Amino acid sequence: MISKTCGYAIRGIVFLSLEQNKSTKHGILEIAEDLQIPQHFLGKILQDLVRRGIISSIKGPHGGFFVNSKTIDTPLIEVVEAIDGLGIFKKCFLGREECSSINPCPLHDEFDGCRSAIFKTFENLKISDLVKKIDIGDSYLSLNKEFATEI
Amino acid sequence: MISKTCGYAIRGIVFLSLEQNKSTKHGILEIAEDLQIPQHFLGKILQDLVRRGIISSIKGPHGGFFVNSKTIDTPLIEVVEAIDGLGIFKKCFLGREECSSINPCPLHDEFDGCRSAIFKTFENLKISDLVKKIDIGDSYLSLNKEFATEI
DNA sequence: TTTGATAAAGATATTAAGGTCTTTTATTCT
DNA sequence: AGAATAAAAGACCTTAATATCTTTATCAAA
Repeated sequence: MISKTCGYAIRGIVFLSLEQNKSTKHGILEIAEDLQIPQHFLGKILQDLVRRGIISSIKGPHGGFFVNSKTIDTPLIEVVEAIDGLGIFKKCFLGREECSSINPCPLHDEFDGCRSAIFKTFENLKISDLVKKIDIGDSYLSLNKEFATEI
Repeated sequence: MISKTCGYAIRGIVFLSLEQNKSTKHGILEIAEDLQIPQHFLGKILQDLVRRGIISSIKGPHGGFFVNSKTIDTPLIEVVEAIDGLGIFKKCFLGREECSSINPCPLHDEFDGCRSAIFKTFENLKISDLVKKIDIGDSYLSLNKEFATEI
């Protein structure tokens, strides 16, 4: 549904917003290692988010990425829009150029409800909602394969 | 969700299964032109489907692709499995290696229900169901951009 | 005011999806 | 048998997503 890149973006923002992280700056190396995401790739993604004002950054010694007043209230749809664009919610399931209720493919009606449910969820969920799930401890951000298969 | 390739596959099968098409063989050129799909690319896809027994083909003069006894009863999930594999229903929304209810990402619970609904729909829908929608006239397979924007 | 740290930016590489072109194989018709 | 036709197969091309590497700009501290 959403791209891998967009997932990385959300995880990056949530990492910075966690209770134990939100009062400090974090270098890209630290974030990337913790989340197991390629460093420079994540760097570019976070740069995009800084440009959008979703997070902030400072260069130089003791610089890094950090949350701002807007960060935790950012709805996920805003991140999705920034990275993937909203077009992903309009693509035809069968790969036709156009697909809508007035020009539907045979799968349009079947899945359109589901798709708008996903869209609404992205509209309603904020970064803070994901942070809660992690702080409470019933969800994970950064587990890698080794750890995951141990469970 | 499913790949463009997989959408092409479904559209190809449905085309062959339409009331007016199901009693004849159809060359790849005819199918591709009607559906506005690149000819040789669709050719390869249909070859896959023939190997799986979902449709049939004959070479040579008056040859072409055509439905067999199995075609119209094929559940869509079988096509999805053939082209994309079932892995697409297990990928983590945030791009982590592993994601499941015992090892969930912060979005897992939010979207898992939706995802299994999609899976079940693909299990329950058969080619014949899509054919009906088209034969009845409330759905389209092959509209191209020109026509679509006219509406 | 130089040095070191760090994000930003740019260039390049890799991979996978999607798409094209050419050759081969099977079949039919003359 | 030979020619024509059409799918099958294989090689290759293009584009977009993902990833890496290098250089530049900015800042802080010594």
